[in-house]
Amino acid sequence: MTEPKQRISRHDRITADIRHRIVSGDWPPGHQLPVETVMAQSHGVSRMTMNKALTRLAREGYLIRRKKLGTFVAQPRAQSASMEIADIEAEVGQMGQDYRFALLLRAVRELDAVEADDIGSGAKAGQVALSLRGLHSADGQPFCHETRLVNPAQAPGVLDQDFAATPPGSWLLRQLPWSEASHRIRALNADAGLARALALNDGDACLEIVRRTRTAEGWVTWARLVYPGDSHQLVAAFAPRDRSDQA
Amino acid sequence: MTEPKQRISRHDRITADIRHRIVSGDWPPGHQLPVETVMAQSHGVSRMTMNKALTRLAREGYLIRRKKLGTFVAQPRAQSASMEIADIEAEVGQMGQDYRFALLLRAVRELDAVEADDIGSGAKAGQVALSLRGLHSADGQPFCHETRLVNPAQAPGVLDQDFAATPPGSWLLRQLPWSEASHRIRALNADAGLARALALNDGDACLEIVRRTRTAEGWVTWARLVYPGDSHQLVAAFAPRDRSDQA
DNA sequence: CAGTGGTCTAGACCACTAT
DNA sequence: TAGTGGTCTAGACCACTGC
Repeated sequence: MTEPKQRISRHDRITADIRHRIVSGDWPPGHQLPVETVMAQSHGVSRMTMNKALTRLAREGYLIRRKKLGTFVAQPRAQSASMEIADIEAEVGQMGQDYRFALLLRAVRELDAVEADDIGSGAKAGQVALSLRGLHSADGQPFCHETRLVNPAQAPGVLDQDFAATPPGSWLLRQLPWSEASHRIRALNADAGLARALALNDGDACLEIVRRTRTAEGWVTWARLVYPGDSHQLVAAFAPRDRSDQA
Repeated sequence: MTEPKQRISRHDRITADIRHRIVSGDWPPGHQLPVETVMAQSHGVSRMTMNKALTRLAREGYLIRRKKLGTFVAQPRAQSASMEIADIEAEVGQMGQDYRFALLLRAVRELDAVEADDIGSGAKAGQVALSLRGLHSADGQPFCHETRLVNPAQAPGVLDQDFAATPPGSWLLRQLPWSEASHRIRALNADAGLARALALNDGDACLEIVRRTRTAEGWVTWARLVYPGDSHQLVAAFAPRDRSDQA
């Protein structure tokens, strides 16, 4: 193929160059880089352009920059991974399977103390919440059992929403402004109820994900998602620390 | 306290301002921002400084910038999380518990086809590898059962290393240059061997993490870590897409 | 004190793309 | 074609920090 155009910027090129030298082991941890001005000259760019590359690599964790001392290759950190915990509907669709959601329970009730404590982020016992329970299925097979609590104060319109077929997770994802979430992942043995819901045998291993979503104003939703352990797995890749590579 | 100095840069200040307007819902998804030049003026900075803030927010995922169209608040994406899968020794130490590692098996042997296939990254059947098996314990209780394969070609000195008490994960983390890893997480029922190793009952749910580590040169190590499901959990926070907030 | 990174500017040209 | 973001520069001053 004929080389089209050089559509990558100089600082991108330089960033990739340096990153490659680091991950290839050419520049081991602790290696000191030349000063900015020198590197700028040797790459034939202005100092600002070189600074852009170096600043970015420092932000990504590859470099440590200290005034007066210089720029060094960082020590590899503990294993870090980023994980996309996708919307379940999208997840099933991605596998090319037929997705369905069935609502098992819907109630508007007050939180008890245990729930409020687990939710955190300002949730209080006695606070009114929407309580949902439902089953996600893929090609007719149970795929995920969901237990969810939603804070109506943070999700306007949620009480009017019919979740008979629309999974609340998908709806909330569309409605919510930017929010924060934390996840807790563990394994558990299916109890009788769970086994029945997921068409498993008593005691079969399941993967449980508890997700707490909040905004600056308080808690939005608490969700417990339980997957059959043998049919589901999370995949995490090594930290792509920002989204620049996906351009 | 007396306001010391304004030690935060203008672009940091502007970045935080805009990010706050987004996460607070003040600027909802889809909201269009003024053009760069106007925002620069209204914030009293040069266009480059404003550009630095906007570019960063775009890289972090908060903004979508399209030529000719303008800059918009992004739609919240699928739940994304970053997870620190720490070194087990550090993990146990962090809980204030006493850590110990016991080597159960050590062998230098050839990979079979199934193993090579699972490892990927250029691993081939018949290739010589170091095979290890060991048990991590916290305060005398089994904490994690580890099965590991190491590529001696990628880990110089690994064959001379005595792993009787030093966990191979910790050693490798110190020895390796920058590397990539992928993780697979699932739940499984303990079989007889696993139950014995972890002091569990047959069928108890366990959390399995399979980690493949590689460099540009090829595979480095393959590790299967199995935790008792009720005693261990992974915690993931909402994606801090880069390290800028940790400054 | 001196060396290094951190920041900022004013102006310029380019690339992309909706119209 | 016109408007927008993307990039780049040369030079400048500042802040921090080890000597």
